[in-house]
Amino acid sequence: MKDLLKNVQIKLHDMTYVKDPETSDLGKRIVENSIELINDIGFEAFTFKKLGAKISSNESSIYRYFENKHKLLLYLTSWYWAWIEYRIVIQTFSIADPKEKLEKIIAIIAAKTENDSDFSHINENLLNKIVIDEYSKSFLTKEVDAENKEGHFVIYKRLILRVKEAIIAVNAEYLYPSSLASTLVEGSLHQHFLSDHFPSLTDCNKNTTPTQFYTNIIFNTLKK
Amino acid sequence: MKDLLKNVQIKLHDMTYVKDPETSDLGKRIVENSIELINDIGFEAFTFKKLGAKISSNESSIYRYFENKHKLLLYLTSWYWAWIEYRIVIQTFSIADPKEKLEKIIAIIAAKTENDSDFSHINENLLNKIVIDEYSKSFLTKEVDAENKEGHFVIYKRLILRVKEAIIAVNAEYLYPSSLASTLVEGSLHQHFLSDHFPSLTDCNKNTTPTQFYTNIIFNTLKK
Amino acid sequence: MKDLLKNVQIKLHDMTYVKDPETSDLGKRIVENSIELINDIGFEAFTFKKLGAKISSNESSIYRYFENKHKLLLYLTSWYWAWIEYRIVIQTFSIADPKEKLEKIIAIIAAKTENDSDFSHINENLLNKIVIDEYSKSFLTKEVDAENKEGHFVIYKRLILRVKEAIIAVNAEYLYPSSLASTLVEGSLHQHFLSDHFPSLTDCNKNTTPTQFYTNIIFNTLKK
Amino acid sequence: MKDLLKNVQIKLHDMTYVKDPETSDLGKRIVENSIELINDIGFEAFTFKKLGAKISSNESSIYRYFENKHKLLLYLTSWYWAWIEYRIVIQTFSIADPKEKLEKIIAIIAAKTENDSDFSHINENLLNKIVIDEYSKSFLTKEVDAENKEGHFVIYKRLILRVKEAIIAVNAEYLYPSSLASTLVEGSLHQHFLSDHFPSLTDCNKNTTPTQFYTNIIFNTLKK
DNA sequence: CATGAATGAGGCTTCATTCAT
DNA sequence: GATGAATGAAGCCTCATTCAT
Repeated sequence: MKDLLKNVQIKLHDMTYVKDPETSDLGKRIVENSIELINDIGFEAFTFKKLGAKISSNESSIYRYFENKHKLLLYLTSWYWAWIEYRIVIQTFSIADPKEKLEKIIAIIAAKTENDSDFSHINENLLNKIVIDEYSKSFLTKEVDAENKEGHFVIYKRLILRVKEAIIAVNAEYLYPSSLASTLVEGSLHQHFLSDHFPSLTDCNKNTTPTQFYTNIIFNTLKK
Repeated sequence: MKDLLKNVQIKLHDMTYVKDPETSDLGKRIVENSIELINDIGFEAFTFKKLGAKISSNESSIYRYFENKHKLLLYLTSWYWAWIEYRIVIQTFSIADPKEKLEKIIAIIAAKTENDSDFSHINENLLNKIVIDEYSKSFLTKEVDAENKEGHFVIYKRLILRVKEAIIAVNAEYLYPSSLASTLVEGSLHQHFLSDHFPSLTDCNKNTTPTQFYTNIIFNTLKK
Repeated sequence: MKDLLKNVQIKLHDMTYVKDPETSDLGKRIVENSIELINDIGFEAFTFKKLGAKISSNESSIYRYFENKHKLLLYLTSWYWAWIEYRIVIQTFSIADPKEKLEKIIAIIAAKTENDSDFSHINENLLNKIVIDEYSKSFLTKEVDAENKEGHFVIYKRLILRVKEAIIAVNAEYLYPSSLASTLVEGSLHQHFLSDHFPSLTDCNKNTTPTQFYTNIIFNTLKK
Repeated sequence: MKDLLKNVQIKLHDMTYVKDPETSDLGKRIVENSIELINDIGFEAFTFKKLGAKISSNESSIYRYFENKHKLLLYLTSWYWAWIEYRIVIQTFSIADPKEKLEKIIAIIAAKTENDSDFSHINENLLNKIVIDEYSKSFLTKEVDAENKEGHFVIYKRLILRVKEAIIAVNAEYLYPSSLASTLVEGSLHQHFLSDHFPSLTDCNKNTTPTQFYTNIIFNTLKK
């Protein structure tokens, strides 16, 4: 399983980092602690100076790894989506039935994340919180088209493409497979956010999960 | 119709501004030009100093109206949602059939905004773009719970509640009316964003609208 | 006694105010509330804007009465010293014995202030605290010589002169009557401050008063 | 003597600076020039921006050394008191007679400061003027108790404790040794200020020194 | 390679004040 | 006479970044 992990990491687009943080101890500490710090104080208040203080290193050292905090966010979120994709691949590999396969995919995407012991220095649970709270900010910028061209969103797009294909496998005549796929991925994050901060705007809570909601919506929609 | 407009404005929560921008010429210029400027340079790069320059006024004058740029964004987006709500109320008032009513609501929420001549100094089209590009940032902050308590999201929440009720009117047994309502509102913005920047992740384009996608999804889901 | 009070107020140097605050209701509210506000937040954080908010009036109205916050402080502290002087005059007028007279003067200057019902809108107790915490700032400025020339310290200087004369009346040969007088006045404030914030630097506390300390020091020094 | 100097500096409480100004050339220039600038324009008008201009450096560089101008004042005045304490220790070390020792201490504290060639980049004479004009402002703030807890006044308090002990050594039965000690230290500064700006309120001038005044007052008071 | 020092630019905010009503 | 609106200047501070070691 360790080997598969390596593959996931390798797929992170080279452009998001200056120097691969996986290649050094400092790099791993940067990644590990940035996840904690962004969770604690939010991405707006997060700075390389504060991260430097947290890892008792100078801010300038972090620039060796990431151009700026936005690229670091891109790295972290790409890691997250790569990890989701990796789990989808592993866990649906042997499922032949398209419906069952899509069900599994929905579950992986919409579920609350639990930690994965495979990746020691990444706290997936915290990372999931970051993705919920901050992912939108990674693309809601004036630079989104340029960054997209540079390939910073390839993993995310590939994931949605994969979901789209699973949708088509269930119902090839459905007219909006891409939109349904992107709705699932982005919408799941949003439902999680709402259940944390605006409970009156969602039905998701302790007893009802986003997985149930999206399973219901998607299979009703795909019903022939 | 002018009178109805006044009501809409009155509903903006007092807490979003220090001084009501509708009560003075400077205030209206601040609102009008902030919409243009945020569109041009994005919310991150937007500052009161730049806005001051644009309206040939000092940034300190803007502080008379809004505490900070975040509160201004809250004001603009609340205005937008109040305007959407107002149009829903007006345009569905006389519709008796629940299905037809929900259809109309979906259309208003998911459609690309066109300018409304009723509100002279607000460019609704540009404002819609801002909401697409920046609305998430208004709540994806560490202060969201405090601001929610202070009532900065009441209009948005009331709108979603209204959609939820329209959903229930169509199918009272449906299990996730709140989640479906919030999915429609937030998801529409997202589909618009995708069609502008990530066309491969959506089916919405010149020929297919978010309205069609959501009408399809929602009525399939609510089918008994 | 009311008449004597009027005299005290009249003696406040015209230069400290633009318009005499005693001549209007707003003026009295300015004085009354500035004492409270300076006590609450300190002179540095005190601004006319905040005072305006406190008395639900516009900051610009306050400028009708006082040029700036420094002049207001000068007014308040001058009022305090005039009030101290007034009490010395009243309470020592009929004392013939120089020693007894000086004792009384020391007691009035060094004692903790209690409220004086004669002056309705001035809280002498709070004003005393302001004098302890802020009086130094009224003269420790680059403008002290100019303001002194303009007469802003006449009352304070006259008070110390009066103390000096009482000292000379006890021992005409004493070499440093002015320094001893100014030591008493300034030093008393300092001992009060120390007992509030640096108890290890003073012997003044619940059981021992600055009055005792200065009575001891002064009469030992004046002993022939 | 150079070695003893080092000890003095070491005693400056770490909390007053972010980075020890003694450890770099820029740090020393900050200290040296801040003394000049505060003297020239006063502490109120003094800003890091102006200091930056004076040393042809950016204000942001100064923030590397001191959190804010208040902490810098605390540093400068602590340095002053540490230097006074150091001189007291050195100059009274070999004095056995308590009276003679106290006399020496009074002289060191009350005398007009002359430059000390031991500390090249500190102009003790100017620093003494700053202490006279600005020291009160370092503790007459709303933050005094918090800063006291953090240890920003330890040197000052230790100095007064030392004076107190010298007083007790002369007369162990005297009731107010702490108050007398703090009166000497604070009062000396005040008498210097008066002789500069309010000559009518002091007897100190070209012919009479604060040293004489305090020697007289203290030994009269301690006489058994 | 990692780090500490230094910096310029600019953000956000408030102040004290004037002007017009 | 009292007030509300508007403003310019400046304060304080932090960010992101480069340079030298």
